[in-house]
Amino acid sequence: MSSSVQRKRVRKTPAARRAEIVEAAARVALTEGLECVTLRRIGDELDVRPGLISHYFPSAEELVAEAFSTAAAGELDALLPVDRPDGTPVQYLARYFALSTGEAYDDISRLWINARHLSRYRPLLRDRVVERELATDDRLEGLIRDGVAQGEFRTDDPRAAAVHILVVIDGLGAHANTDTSNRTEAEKRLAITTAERELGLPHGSLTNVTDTSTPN
Amino acid sequence: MSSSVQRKRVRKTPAARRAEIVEAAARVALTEGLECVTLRRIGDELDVRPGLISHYFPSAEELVAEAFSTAAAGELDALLPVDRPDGTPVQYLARYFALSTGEAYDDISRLWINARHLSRYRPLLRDRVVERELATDDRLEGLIRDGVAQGEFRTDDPRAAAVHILVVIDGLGAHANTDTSNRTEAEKRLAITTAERELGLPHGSLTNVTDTSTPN
DNA sequence: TTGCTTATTGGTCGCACACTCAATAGCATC
DNA sequence: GATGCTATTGAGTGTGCGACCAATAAGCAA
Repeated sequence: MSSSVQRKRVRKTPAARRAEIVEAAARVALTEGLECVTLRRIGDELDVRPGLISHYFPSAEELVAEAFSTAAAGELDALLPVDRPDGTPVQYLARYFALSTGEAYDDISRLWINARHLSRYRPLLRDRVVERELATDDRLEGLIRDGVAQGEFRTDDPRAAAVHILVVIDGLGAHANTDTSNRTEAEKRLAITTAERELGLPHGSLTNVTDTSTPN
Repeated sequence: MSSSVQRKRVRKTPAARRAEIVEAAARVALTEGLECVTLRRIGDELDVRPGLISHYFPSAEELVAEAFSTAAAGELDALLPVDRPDGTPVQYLARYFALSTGEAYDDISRLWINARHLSRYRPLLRDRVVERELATDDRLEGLIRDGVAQGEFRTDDPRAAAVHILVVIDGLGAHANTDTSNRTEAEKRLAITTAERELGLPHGSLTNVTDTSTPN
C-alpha cells in the first residue's frame, strides 16, 4: 500500500503541475472517456487531493475541455504530421489511412463521439471541438494541396475533397462503440475508396505503398 | 400550483402506465438527451413518484435503452416508411433526404450521437443501438432494391449502396452539436450526391421531385 | 358492502460529483 | 537557520443519482 497514514506532500512548480494534470486528464479522456475526467479521478491518477485539481482548474469543465483538446491535438500530429520530411503526399495519405483503420484508432473515434456528444451540454468543450475539427480539415487540406502541387493528386477543390474524406471517416468511426467488427472489407475501405476517387488516384494507390516509418 | 399538499393517486393498468412511461422517456431522450432520462425526471414528467418508474423498470438502464429504441424506431418510420403506397422509390428517397436536412433532423442526429456514445458504458443500450442500425440499413436497402426492380436505380450491391449512403449521413450528422450551420451547400448535399452516384442517377434527380406528402 | 390485489407513494440509504476555504507544510530566499 | 510565499491538504457543503422497502389507497371481484 502506497497510501500511508501520513500524507507525503510533493510540491511542484505551477507549470509542471499543470502540465502533469493535463497530461493525465488527456490520457484518461482517451482511454476511459471524458466523463471520467473528474477532480477525484485525476487526483487519484497523480496521487494528489481533488482540491488541488480545482486549484489549477477552477471549473471542472475547463479541465475536460483541455483534456480533449490536448488528446485530439496529439493524435492529429501522430496521424497527419505537420512536417513530412521523408515521403510523398501519397505515402503520407496512405499512412494516414493505415493508422485510421485497425483498433488502435478506436480510442480516437470514441473520443470524438464522446466529445461531440458532450458538446451538447458543455460550451467550453464545444469551442474546442470546433477548433479541433477545423484544425483537422486544415491539416488534410494542406496535405492534399501539396499532393496537387506535386502532381500526385488531381482535384479542383482541395478543401472539399478533405471535408468529403473526413465525413466518411467520421461516418465509419461513429460505430466504434457498437461494431464488433462485423463489417465488410469494402465498407472498411470506404474512406480509402473515397479518397482515391476524390483525388483522381487509381484504385489501390493508397493501400500498397512503401510506408514512411509508422510510429507507435 | 398544481402540486397540492395532498397527493392525488391515479391508478392505471400496467400496460397503459408502462406505455406512458416509455412515451415520455422517448420524448425526453429526443429533446433533452438520454442522460436526462432518469427516474426522477420521467416521474416529474408524468407527475408521479420516481419509485413508480423503478417499479416498471427495475434498472434505470432498461428504461434508457427502451427510450432510445422507441424514439429511433418512430423516427425511422417517419423518414423511411415501410409501406410506400403513393410514390416511386426515387420520390421516397428524395423525401428521405429532404427530411434528413434541415434542423428538424438535428434532434435525431443528436440522439444517435448520444446513444452511440453512451453505448460505451451501457450494454443494454448498445444492443438496441446495433439493432436499430441494422433496421435502418435494412429499410434503406429495401427501398433501393425496389428502385432497382422498377428500373429507377442501378447498382450491383443494394446493401453496399445503402451502407455507403448511411455512412455519409452519419458523418454529416456527427456535427449536429457543434456546427452552427457554417457549412458549404456542396457539403450539405454530400449525402444526396453520394446516393445519386451510387444508384446511377443523373445529378439533381433527388432534389427536384414532386413530393409525396411530407408529414409533420 | 366487504375484502383483496397491487399500483403507487413517501421516505431512506449510499454513492459520486463539483465546489469552497481555512489550515498546513514544502521550499526558495535571505 | 529563520522567514515568507504559496502549493497542497483536509474537511465540509450541497446536489442528483439509483436502489430499496414498508405503508397506503385505488378499484375490481365477491
